[in-house]
Amino acid sequence: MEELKRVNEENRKLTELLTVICENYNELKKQLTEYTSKNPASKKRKAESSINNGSINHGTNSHDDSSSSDEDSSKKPREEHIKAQTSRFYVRAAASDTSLIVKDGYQWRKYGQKVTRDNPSPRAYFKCSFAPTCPVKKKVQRSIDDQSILVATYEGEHNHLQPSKIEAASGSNCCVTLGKTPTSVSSSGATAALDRTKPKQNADNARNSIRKIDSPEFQRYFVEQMASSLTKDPNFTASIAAAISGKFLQKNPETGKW
DNA sequence: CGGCTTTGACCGGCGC
DNA sequence: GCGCCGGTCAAAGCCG
Repeated sequence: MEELKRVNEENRKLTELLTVICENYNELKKQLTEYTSKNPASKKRKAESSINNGSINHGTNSHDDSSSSDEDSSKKPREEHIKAQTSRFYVRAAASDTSLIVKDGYQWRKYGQKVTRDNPSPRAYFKCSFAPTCPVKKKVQRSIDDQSILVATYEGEHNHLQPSKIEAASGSNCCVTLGKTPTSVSSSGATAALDRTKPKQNADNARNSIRKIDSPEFQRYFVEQMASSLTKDPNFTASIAAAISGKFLQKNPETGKW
């Protein structure tokens, strides 16, 4: 029973996190649309470097705005970014752990490692072991600010089952996977996932938006997100359902909605 | 022996 | 055009 409570609480937190992420993503999408319509040709890349620095502990980042999913949007069709969606995880791991491995239930094959200019710690490149069937890639790099935090950037979506889903879910950390992003469980013996953010979001927005999640539009958007996650990856049904039910329990007494 | 990691080489994009 | 830089390739080595 206590376990149930704990899991419920965990689900609630994750759900909140997800709501923030979804909304910020939406917001940024809107901003990007406005921005690109006003400034069709003034896009530069960069900004990825600062992503790792800024606000890991807050879980959101004011620099994320121009990164990842929209970084090349002036050149590529938007669809590509939707297909190759990126998400960013912050995973706490022992500073002594040099493996740069983030166990998330999927099996990854390392194909490269680089030291980048902006961060002295090397960045590791992984492909899903199911490649080429599964196009998902991830990059893992230590935070420049906090060496105990690994920043894992996922690109794309898995189109197969999570091979070690059961083990991952039944482990001591028992992290619930939400949405289309993989479970963020840190590597051996480290603590559970700290946080995750969609790239590009304003820190203030993120903090404020947690209070705006009662808005009907957002709730609908949230449900849509949930639904799409369910349809895209049925394996997460249980997790999502739990999250939604947690949301229900949260919402009903407060707002009477849902 | 097969699969994975390591690591230097290579490639393409971008800025100057 | 050149150099820098991030990302990828692939040969060699490692390990179970």
